[in-house]
Amino acid sequence: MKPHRELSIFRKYLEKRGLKLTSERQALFDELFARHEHFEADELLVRLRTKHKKISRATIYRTLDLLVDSGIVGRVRIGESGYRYERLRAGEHHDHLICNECGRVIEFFEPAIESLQDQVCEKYGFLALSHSHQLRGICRQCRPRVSSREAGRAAAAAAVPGGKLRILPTA
Amino acid sequence: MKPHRELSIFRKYLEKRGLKLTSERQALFDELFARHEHFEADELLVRLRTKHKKISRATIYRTLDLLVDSGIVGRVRIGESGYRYERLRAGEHHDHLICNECGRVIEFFEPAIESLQDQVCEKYGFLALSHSHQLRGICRQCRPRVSSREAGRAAAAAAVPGGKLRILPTA
DNA sequence: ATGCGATTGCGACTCAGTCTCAACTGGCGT
DNA sequence: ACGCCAGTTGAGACTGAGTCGCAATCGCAT
Repeated sequence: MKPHRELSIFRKYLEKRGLKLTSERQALFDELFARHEHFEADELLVRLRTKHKKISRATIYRTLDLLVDSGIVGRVRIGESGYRYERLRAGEHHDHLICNECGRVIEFFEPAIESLQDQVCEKYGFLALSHSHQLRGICRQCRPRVSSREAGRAAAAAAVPGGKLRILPTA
Repeated sequence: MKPHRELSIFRKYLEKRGLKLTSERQALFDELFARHEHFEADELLVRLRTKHKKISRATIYRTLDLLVDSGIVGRVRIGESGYRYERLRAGEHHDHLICNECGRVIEFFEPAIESLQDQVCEKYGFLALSHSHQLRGICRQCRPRVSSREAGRAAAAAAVPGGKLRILPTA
């Protein structure tokens, strides 16, 4: 495991405000950086519960808050319910393509869109602090399956009934 | 109150699937088209409770689902919790600028962004069914007040504890 | 090693939204 | 005009995600 630039950022962040790097925070951090790009709070909870030690749901959320606040992790509303989290590589930014069928999340970055956004803000005198941009639909892998199953609009209606959406295994 | 093109769309939608236009559905529809552009489920509940008749929360949500499904109303995740709904003028589409200070929601439409989105989808073989695009920050009216209060990053950190996202209107 | 503020787990709690089910009703068929 | 019955309703229980309060515990500067 390499030195983790992020870990030192986190350390610094904690130090700066007199917080402590507890074993729970460490464990969560490690788990998170072990591999997962996108994940949900309860996913982490389960993973840590089996692997490491008992850790409470509250602690997961509290720690995640710290990570978000320190800028290492991003909190996003994807899907029908709750938040999803994702690691943020410093300076990088991206938006999301989300498959209604398999839940896959594809990241994309389009500089031209970003700059158009800036123009929009300017036009309205709006100071943007953050943004989120998601397209929902059917990914390349699912398209054949879906289109053979039913025609366009039925699929659309079924996919986002407004209620149910499955929770997905983080790709 | 004019003929409401939307009402006939709704009627047709119900008819087509053997559903009924009950007095509750009517009342909700009327309330919604009386004036409100953006609203939350519980807002509607309260308004209908005082004004019209008793109507249950479940019915509000059920009816809203129908309206969303029929394409008349859009469901959006704005803010930290729950959904917001908005009337959709046929054929029109817009995205949102949301003020973290006053909650104001500004709609915008930028064709160039839309077409860039399409390009992104093509690139990934993604079939987009809907999208959401929101910028969060400080609106023109709030900017003077905020900037005099505190400097940039503190405001940013506090204002956007997480990303915000929305779902979409089916169609 | 000590002390004390930060942190933890627990479980109770909230809030938005969903579900169940018995009672009710819209509107077609006659 | 009427009856019928699938569709609809309200009430309240329920769920799931996330938050909170608190007593016990832990990190870490000294």
